[in-house]
Amino acid sequence: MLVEQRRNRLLELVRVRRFAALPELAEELSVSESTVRRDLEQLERQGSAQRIHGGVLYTGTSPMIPHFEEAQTHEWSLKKAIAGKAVALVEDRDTILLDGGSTTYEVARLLLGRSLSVVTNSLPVANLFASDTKSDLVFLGGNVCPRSGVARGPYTDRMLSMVRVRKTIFSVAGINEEGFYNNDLLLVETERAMMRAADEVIVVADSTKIGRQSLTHLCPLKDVQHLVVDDGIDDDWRKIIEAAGVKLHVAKIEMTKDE
Amino acid sequence: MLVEQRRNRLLELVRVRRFAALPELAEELSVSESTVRRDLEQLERQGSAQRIHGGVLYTGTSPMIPHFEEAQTHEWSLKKAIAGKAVALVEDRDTILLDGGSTTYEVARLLLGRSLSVVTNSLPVANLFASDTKSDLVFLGGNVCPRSGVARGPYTDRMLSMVRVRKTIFSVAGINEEGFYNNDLLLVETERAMMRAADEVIVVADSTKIGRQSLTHLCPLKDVQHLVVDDGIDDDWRKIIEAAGVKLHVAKIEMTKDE
DNA sequence: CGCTAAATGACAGAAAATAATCAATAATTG
DNA sequence: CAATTATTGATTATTTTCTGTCATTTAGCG
Repeated sequence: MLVEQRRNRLLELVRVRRFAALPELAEELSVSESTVRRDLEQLERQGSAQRIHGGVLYTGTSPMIPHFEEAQTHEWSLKKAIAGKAVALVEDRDTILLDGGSTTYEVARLLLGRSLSVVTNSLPVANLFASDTKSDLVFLGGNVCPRSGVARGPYTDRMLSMVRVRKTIFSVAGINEEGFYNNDLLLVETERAMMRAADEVIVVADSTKIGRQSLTHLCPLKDVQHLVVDDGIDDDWRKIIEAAGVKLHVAKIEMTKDE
Repeated sequence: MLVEQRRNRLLELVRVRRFAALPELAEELSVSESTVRRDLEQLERQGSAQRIHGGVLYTGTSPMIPHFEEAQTHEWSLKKAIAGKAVALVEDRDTILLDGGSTTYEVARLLLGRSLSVVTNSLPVANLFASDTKSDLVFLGGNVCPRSGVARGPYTDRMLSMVRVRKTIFSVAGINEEGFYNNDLLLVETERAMMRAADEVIVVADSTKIGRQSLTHLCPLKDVQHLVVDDGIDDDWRKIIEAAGVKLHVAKIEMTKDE
């Protein structure tokens, strides 16, 4: 059997069952587990599946995530850890606003099943909450970016001026002494509106973003109340950020063994 | 927290996420992993969940596609035929507004890949177009109904007052001499706003809806320019509807083999 | 044909998850 | 109120799965 053919069949198998175990797949495709693993790695990079201990989960098309950038497996566990720390900042019955982005998506996943009022401009996030009976969902309309599935632009801003929330959670593309940065002009404008709509602003970002800047300046450090990062952040930056009045929440990552 | 309460919450968590990892659940319920395991054993015995290496899978009734249960196959081919007729009314580069509903969803599916500006308040429809690079997508924000995945309510109305489209396509729950009906109060209000935003209004409905009324009166017949139905409509109704100035488009249904 | 590069399968050590055990705590009952 | 039972969290031993490496096979190409 050809390689491509096998990969397609693998994806199909994973898609139909929502979960598949490794030995099962190896048997079915008549290849070794090693090969299945390698194939799955590809599927994971491509975003159609998520590997977990014991098998694979299908994550494809139903929530479209084909462009949550090349989520290196490593970065992914980073995001999960950060998300875990971030959800602790959310209380039951809160009204929260969630931005797009893969880290925010993880946060959203962990918030499922809690009693919340959720406002979002992200299609993938909205899909998560749409079937959750515990929470109310308000979608912020606007022009939907086909790449990220996020609504932004004047319509969104206008709608944001009509809502009030307790907490806004969003991710950024860069952080330095001057403040926070993002790489989409329209989105930055919308995120400013999001900040205005909230009592508290929570930024989630992995430590690789620190010290980097990006296309557009979003706001100075002091405008954000909470920043959740992984423990890759160094002490100098900690001081700078905390000196600006930002409350820092550091998520511990269990290191692999590259030290 | 009481035991029963925790168990319920656990099930709810597992249901709404399709997969949940053990540490994640333990953290969230503030109990040890041991306890979560024991609880999961119960859920497994009871049949609502399936434990796997690394976490749990929900196996109860599918929460994945809560939006319109795949209706009877018969009605479905009806909807497809109607949709086929309806898309003929849409020209390339049109700006169209699409409502929720299963028939409208079929229309949306057939419109994929064409150069259009699409405005919609339906999450399922938005998902279709979100990954379509050929068309622009504007999502109408608002309160999302968890049952249907449709945004409606004051936010939506407000946003609708800001857009103009060539054609609005929506479905209704009933049609009689007095006009059109739908069964959601908020939605009717939103649909009125949709009509105001459009040059032309196209209603799609199968013939079973004709002669029926429903909770709320939407508008008189004359406010709609096009009505697309299947050929189950009888001649009396054709006359009544056409007399009101509505252009009627009848989709021919090829009978399957139950005759 | 012979060479190179990719793909594959097998294996060993490392990591993760589970099951089983036990002490401590909370609830229940006579 | 004391005794019994159920529930819980920590710990350990065991099993399972994962990662990484290496030899072998297969496919592609000059």
